[in-house]
Amino acid sequence: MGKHRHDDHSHGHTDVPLDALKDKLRAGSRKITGPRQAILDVLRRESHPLTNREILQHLGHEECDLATIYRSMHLLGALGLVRKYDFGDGIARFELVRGDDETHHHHLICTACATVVEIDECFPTALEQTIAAQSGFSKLTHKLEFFGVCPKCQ
Amino acid sequence: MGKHRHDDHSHGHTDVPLDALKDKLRAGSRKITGPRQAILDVLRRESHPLTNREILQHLGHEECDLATIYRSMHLLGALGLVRKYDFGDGIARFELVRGDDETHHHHLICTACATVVEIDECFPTALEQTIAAQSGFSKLTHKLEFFGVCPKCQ
DNA sequence: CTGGTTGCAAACAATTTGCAACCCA
DNA sequence: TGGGTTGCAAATTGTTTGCAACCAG
Repeated sequence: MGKHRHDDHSHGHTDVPLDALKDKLRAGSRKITGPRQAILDVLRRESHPLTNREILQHLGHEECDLATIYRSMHLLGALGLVRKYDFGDGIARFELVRGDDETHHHHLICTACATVVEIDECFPTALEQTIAAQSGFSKLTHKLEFFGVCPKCQ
Repeated sequence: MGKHRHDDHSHGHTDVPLDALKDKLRAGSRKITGPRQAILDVLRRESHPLTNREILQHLGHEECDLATIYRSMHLLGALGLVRKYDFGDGIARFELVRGDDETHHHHLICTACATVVEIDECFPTALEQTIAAQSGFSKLTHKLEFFGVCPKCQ
């Protein structure tokens, strides 16, 4: 609806998601709707995890309903287009999965001003395998976030 | 109230908390009340993080109100007697801090049956310092939990 | 046309809070 | 006695869901 959108096929750089969306959605006989594209657009512009409410604010209440955002995030998450994060405040945050697959990374959040910094240091997968071996568990995953006080807030 | 309680001073083993509680509470001019001791007792018996609601069930609704448990957990957490965990389901869980200080550990949760296994493998503190150095952040902390499918559920 | 989607409002669930009665120190 | 505490109920807030109107394919 009344909002500019990347209908051009001139993919700037890491903008795979739009097409990935179409493919994956089609695979599940789901539809490519306005709200879904709008949400992806918001996520594509932001580099840090967003709250559902934040996504709503970026869109404007007229463009999409909060319930729709919740439902969309479930879907996008299941399709692997979006990843859910937990910053310890009990509010779900979502970030676009840029690379095709394992763009696995973590965040460093300032406990004072909530600034978020991306952490490239990936958690030692070796250790994860050790744990798997010792416990007998399979399909190991982990959630890891760092907290601290950023330079400005110290 | 009509419920047995450890009024005896025969500390079995790792039962520092009871005294630690008294000391720390006194330090803040707080009171050692029945509900607080009862909650600590429950936590002392359990080896895994408990939900506030689970704590309530262990106590019985007559012994302590849910709101009191929430308030107590805030207090106990601030005093460092209890540690809060996040298993990804948006429900806070609390575990007694056994050792005096850094009993820092993590958990491995089965995504099928919710079984919890304690993980001794502590996260490399060295890496945390590297992150601190690179980011300029101070007072680094981290939250880390593992997920997988336990042997029985595979 | 038609089944997946959306908006809106009601339903839920975890957590918080106001306030009068209550109790540890 | 008195200020910290508790119980109870109401209020908040994040998230889910029922349902009729809608729209992409």
